[in-house]
Amino acid sequence: MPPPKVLMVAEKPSIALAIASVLSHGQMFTRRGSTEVHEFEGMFRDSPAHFKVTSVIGHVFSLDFPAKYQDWSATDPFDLFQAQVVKNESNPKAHICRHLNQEARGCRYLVLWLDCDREGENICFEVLESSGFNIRDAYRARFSSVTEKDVLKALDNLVKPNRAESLAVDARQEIDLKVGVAFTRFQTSFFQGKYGNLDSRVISYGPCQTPTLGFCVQRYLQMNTFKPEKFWSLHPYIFHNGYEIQLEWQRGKLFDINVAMMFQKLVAQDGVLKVTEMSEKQETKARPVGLNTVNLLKVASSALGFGPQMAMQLAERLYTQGYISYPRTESTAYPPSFDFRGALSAQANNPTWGNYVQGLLTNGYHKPRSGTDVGDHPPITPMRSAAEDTLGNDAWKLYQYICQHFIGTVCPDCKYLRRKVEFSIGGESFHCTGHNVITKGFTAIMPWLAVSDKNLPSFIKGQKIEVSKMELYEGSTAPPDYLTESDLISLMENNGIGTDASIPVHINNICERNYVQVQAGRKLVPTTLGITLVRGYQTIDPDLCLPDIRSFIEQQITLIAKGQIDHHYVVQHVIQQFMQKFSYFVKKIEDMDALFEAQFSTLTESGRILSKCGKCLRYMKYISAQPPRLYCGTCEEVYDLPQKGIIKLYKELCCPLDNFELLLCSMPGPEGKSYPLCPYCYSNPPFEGIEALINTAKTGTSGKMGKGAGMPCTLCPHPSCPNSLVSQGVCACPECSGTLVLDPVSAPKWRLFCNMCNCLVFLPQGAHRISTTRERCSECDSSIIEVDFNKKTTPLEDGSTLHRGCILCDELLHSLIEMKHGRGFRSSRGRGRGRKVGYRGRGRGGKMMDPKMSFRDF
DNA sequence: GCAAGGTC
Repeated sequence: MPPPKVLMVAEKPSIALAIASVLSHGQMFTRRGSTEVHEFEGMFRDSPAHFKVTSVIGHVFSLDFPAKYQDWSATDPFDLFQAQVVKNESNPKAHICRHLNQEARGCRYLVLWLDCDREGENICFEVLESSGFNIRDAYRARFSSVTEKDVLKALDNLVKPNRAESLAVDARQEIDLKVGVAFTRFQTSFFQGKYGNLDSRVISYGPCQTPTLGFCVQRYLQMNTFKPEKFWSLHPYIFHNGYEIQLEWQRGKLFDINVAMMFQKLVAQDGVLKVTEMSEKQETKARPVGLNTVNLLKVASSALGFGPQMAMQLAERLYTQGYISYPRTESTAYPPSFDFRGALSAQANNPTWGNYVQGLLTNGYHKPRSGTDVGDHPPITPMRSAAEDTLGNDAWKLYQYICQHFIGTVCPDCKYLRRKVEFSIGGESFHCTGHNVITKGFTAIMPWLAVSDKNLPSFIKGQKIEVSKMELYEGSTAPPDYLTESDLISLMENNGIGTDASIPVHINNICERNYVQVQAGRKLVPTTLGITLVRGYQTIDPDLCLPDIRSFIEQQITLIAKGQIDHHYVVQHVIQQFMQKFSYFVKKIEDMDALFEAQFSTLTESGRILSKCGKCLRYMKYISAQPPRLYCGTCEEVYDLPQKGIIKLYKELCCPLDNFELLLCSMPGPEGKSYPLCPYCYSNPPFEGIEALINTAKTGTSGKMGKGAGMPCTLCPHPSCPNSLVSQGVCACPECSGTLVLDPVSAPKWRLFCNMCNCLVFLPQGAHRISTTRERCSECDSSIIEVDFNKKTTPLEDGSTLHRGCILCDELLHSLIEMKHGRGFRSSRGRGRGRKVGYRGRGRGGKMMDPKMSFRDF
């Protein structure tokens, strides 16, 4: 009988590889799949076994609402709280689910090597579900590093997956989804399009991102309401043994000038300082503990100028290239088995700190400070040596810091002598201090943390010294500055907002949504939108933007993780509370709106005059802020426009159906297409069934029209309007089910573009005029086009300029056209997708043909 | 178009 098969699943491919390498002593067979599978023979629970080690790539599933809740306009956000939720595959293209199911076939046991935290426990159950394993045959390996010792120990001490912890994550997902989506949809819909200068594509809410924004706005409000106060302080100066020294007053600063002047008088009456006390104390500046993600992000932002998102991208790349250890970790304690000698040796040839490292290797390095072990991954350390030119400037800076920090952790502490001399005059005490470094320790490697020497002349106790100058210093208290990114990361960490991996995402979110801007010195300056939102929450329900909202959720799901309360009960309880908050927020939204009204301009006062309304025949205003729209002040109607592209008036032409003036939308760039549209038809398509077509064009799915999708003239089936698809369409698109239409403003670089995809076809360049005709090709039913060539460059033999023909069947025209795609050129040849393409698009039954054949010569 | 959490 063959030995039983054991399937092992890790959280990411690199861990699968590491575990397999340890267990197989490097003797494994690796094959590719959705993720790599490593196979080898070994021992499992004292019997021979065949191992297969593979991995997922993070979470297998993510939570969402079923399809019927996806349409914003057809769903009341309040209903989302009680809606069902479904688990979809996180990354359907990776086919992780199928992969696990296939690999599980014929396996007797499952061993789960996922990170040892709640999320890891949750992924265990995702793997169980995907693979179809019975939990009876599944085991959990608990490990905190992938060293041989740890891996073998974990395999000898297998436990069962922890369902309670996994359920806590399920609960968190459901609560975050429902709360976030309900509030986001409600406030987006409420404010969208209401104000002219408000960028309101999405006005999001989330239990992590909103408190994050709250921190930035809170600081802004503190700055704004700050009242400076004057203060006074006595600054005596002395000349002693060639040093000029300013002494510090024991009382620091006083906020009453009369009191300060009284002391000044007392001191002046005495006139002579007496040395009362001299002391020396050895101080220690401790070496750093191991580097975790949050601290790396803080240094990257404050010292290197990299935002968290950027820093993580750089770190990720250094990690995948093998230069540093895994960059997402909370722990600052090194595992007991950590190979310091090995890691240090890799740095021994570095031109900057190599000599110092060699010293540590020969004279002995220090045991690092203990730090904290959260049981996830070891601190971030360099894994191998690197050179600046192979890494590139930014990655090198980050790598350099990681090396310096690592070396710093095994260096001696910095020690210095602190000298203090105390004086008395007129009954008041003053002092001065000096520093003398004894041992540089880790500051030799991290020079920016060095203690600078400050020498003091020698004094004798009881000595009397003249005051050379007595200054009554007048100062003023200063407001705090904007939060730096580094401050924000600390606040998030201390308040339990986000995780090492998600903190950069939240910060990025509030920047991208235009709630804050990163300014010089990586300071976070809230925008009017960000400030108004937070002030709105503060007036309606301050909880909504306080970090407690996250701690409340965390605390509730911890009850599930501990197995104390049923998970459905907790979810229902928390959801009930948020439903109440939501109802109250909806009821009071006018209070927030009042703040918006004060900050943003109404539609009437914003925008510029653009085109005529077909109903009242007056001019409408074009509002360019997202989402772009037209506003008719007379009819008080808003007409949505395409989200992207530059909008202009189109030759003062009018739509024959509704009399609205036509607009031209041009996409940027040399290959950007231009198309006309009627502002009324765009949002209110006049022909039945057109929505499905529009949605196919915009999103590739059918259904109701979503935001940002509309009917331009290039999709309009109007039979006689000169701008409609029927008039401007030339032939079927060879790439999709769309139609190639003439770009009416492309002269002299005449071209056709597809009304559905980004397919582009260049027509004879430099022609005077190219237009469609009502005639059709007898061969392929395409529109015959008329070309008026330039006199000088006409290809026609008799020097004439006018030519009519089909771009596919007319030899001359066909030889003059060239096919290109909007994004990246792909040859249409040999793609073998087996599409069935016929003539469609012009609304008339034509002879079926395969345009792919006609385009074969491109 | 929406959350937060994994990982790439």
